[in-house]
Amino acid sequence: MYKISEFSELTGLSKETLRYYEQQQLLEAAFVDDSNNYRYYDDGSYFLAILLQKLRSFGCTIQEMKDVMRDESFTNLEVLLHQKKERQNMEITQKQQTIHEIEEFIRTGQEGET
Amino acid sequence: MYKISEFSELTGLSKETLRYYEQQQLLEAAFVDDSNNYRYYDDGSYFLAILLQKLRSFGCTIQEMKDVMRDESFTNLEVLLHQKKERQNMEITQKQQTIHEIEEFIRTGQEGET
DNA sequence: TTTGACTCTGTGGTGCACCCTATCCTTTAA
DNA sequence: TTAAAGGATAGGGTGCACCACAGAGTCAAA
Repeated sequence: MYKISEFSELTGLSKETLRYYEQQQLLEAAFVDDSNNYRYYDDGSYFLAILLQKLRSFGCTIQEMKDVMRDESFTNLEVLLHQKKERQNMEITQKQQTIHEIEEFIRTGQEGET
Repeated sequence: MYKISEFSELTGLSKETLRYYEQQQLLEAAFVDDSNNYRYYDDGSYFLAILLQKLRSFGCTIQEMKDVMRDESFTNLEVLLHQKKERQNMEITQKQQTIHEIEEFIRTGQEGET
C-alpha cells in the first residue's frame, strides 16, 4: 500500500492529478483511512494508473477514459484505441496539407512582398 | 470602406475576433469615425486580415503574428513560416510514434486482458 | 419618424486538464 | 516532545483564442 506521494512518484501522475482523477471517478484509492482520509493505493491501482497515463498519451480525453473505466470488461478499450489511431492518422494528413499550404504560400507569397 | 459586419463576412473573421485583434494591436481598422467609434476597413485591411487568417491556420500564435506585423518589411515572416513547417513535421513524427505505441499496446495488451 | 438593424464598450464566460495556495490536521523521525 | 514532513479539503488560477451578453448609442430604409 502506497501513500499518495509515493504512488505519485511510482506512476508519474502528480498528486493533484490523482486527486482530480478520483474526483472524476476515474481512479480511486484502493483504501481510504476513515480517521484521516489518507488515500492508499495498491498494485491494482498501479495497473490502472499506468493504463490511464498511456491512454492520455494516446490523446484520449478524461471523458473517454471514464467510458473505458466504467465497463470492467474493457470492451470499449479496443474500439477507443482504434479510434485514436484513426484520429492520429487524420491529424497527420491535415498537417501534411498544412505543410503544402505553407510551401505554396512561401512560393506565391514572394510576389506580394518587396 | 467596409463596416465591421461586412468586413467580417468578407474575411471570415468574426466581429469579435476583429475587435480582439485590434485590442492586440494585430490589425486596426483603416479609419475610425470619431463621432461614433465605428470601425471602417479597406482593402489594405483585407490583405492583412487574410494574411492573419492564413498564419493562424498554419499554427501561428497571436504573439508570433504580432512579431510579424510589428516589422513592416515582413522579414520575420519567412523565418516564422519555416519554423511552422518544421513544427508540423515534428508533430507528424510524434503522431507516427504515438500510432506505433497504440499498435504495440493493442498487441501486448491482449495478454493482460481476459 | 419610427423601427429594426447595426455598432460601441466593458465585462465575464468557455473548454480542457490540470496546478497552486491557504489552512488545517496527522504522521513520523530525532 | 517537538518540529518537519506529509496528508486533507476547498476554492481559485492557468493558457489560449476567442465568444457571449448587457446596455447604450447610431444608422438607414420605409
